[in-house]
Amino acid sequence: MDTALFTADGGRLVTYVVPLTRGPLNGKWAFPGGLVRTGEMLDDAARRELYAATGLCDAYLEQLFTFGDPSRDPVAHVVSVAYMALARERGLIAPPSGGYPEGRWFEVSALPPLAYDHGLMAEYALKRLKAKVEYTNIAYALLPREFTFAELEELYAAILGRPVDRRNFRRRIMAMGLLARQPGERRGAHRPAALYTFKQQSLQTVEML
Amino acid sequence: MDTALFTADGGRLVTYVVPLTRGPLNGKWAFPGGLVRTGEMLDDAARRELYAATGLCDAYLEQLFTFGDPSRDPVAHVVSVAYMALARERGLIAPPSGGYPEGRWFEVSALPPLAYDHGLMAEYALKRLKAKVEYTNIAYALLPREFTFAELEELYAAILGRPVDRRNFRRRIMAMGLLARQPGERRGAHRPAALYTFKQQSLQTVEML
DNA sequence: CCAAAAGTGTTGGCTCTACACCCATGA
DNA sequence: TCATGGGTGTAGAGCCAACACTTTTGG
Repeated sequence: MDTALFTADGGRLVTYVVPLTRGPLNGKWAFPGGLVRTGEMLDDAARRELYAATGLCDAYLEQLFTFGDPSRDPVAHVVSVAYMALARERGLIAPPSGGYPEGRWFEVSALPPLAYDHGLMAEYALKRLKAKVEYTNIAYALLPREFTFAELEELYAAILGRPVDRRNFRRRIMAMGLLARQPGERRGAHRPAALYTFKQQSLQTVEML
Repeated sequence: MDTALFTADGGRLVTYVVPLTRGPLNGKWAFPGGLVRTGEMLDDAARRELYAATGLCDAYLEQLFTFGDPSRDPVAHVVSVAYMALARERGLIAPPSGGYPEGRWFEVSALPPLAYDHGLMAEYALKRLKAKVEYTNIAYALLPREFTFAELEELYAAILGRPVDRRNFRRRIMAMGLLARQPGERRGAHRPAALYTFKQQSLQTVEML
């Protein structure tokens, strides 16, 4: 059970990895993970381990794929269920005591080599995220409650790995009807930007017939 | 490790289930499955169990989802990796000796209640199949090597659960460029039909930008 | 010649993409 | 007033859905 955690950070998509502290792969980066306990739901195990590794307790979680190549772990034949987790804030990461080492955020386009088959997991997670961002409101789990259109657009560009036309993007997102205008505006050095929020703070799929 | 096996049968989509022969769920229908051996790839285990249950050895296999609810099996906490398998021929099913009971094919729209969470698995598999049939050549694994356009169309209608416009369907499929005309024709009681085959006999994804 | 399935085009509406300028603000 | 990022509209192309008749064969 391993979890690829993502969040948005100033228009970049970043993922959280921790250094392994024992075994033959000591020192390599890997996604945080652990073992499922008997009688425990898989999702609960993922949530528990994510909390242990990061202190996060309300992240979005989704099962990705189960990796079972006997050679994936040099020590033993461990089958691993991979999860994708999405969090709102890059800060606030603090393992609540317990043996978890502190990890690091990397931009997904600049990931270091990962231990086991975690590189594959990262690819898989990104593929899933890319797909889902097109027809669901899944971005709600990556952004703070309130955000500007520009922030949303930057996030989409980072996830899709390509620039996005601002006007077409706005039209499409609006057509999906997922956003609600939020009172107030974000004021910076220039023209203030309107604030939006996702109407639903849980996964919602848009029918496209 | 459980496998939902499908095939096409005269324009219907059918799935194979076996009766459980022991335990508290004795007599209920379930997808064939078994345990992964230490040191075995998950896919290999699925292939092996599918062979043991049906005698099939060249089916298309794809991992679907991992079910880990501790209450899914009344006897013990068993985590199960669900697979979808697609086969070409409804006939030829014969467990090669070994304790496997004989199973039955059911049309997917008329499945009996299944044991464990296999009903969920069936739903999941169908969802995946529906999606993939739209942008891949995955139907190659369900049809005989040669088939008529009408057969392909019937299969699509069965998978999608809705009728399909013949002309639009032909246009779209042709546009994907997956088919090759096959010499000869299928002669029946009426006008003979041209034969086609999938150019690639392995999964191929069509880019749609 | 009749019944049954195979095969084939066109049109209108809709959607998508490409593209450039004005606006509001703070410094 | 200028620099910066926020916000907006339109036209042309391509795509998709809806729709019905002709062809070929066997009986």
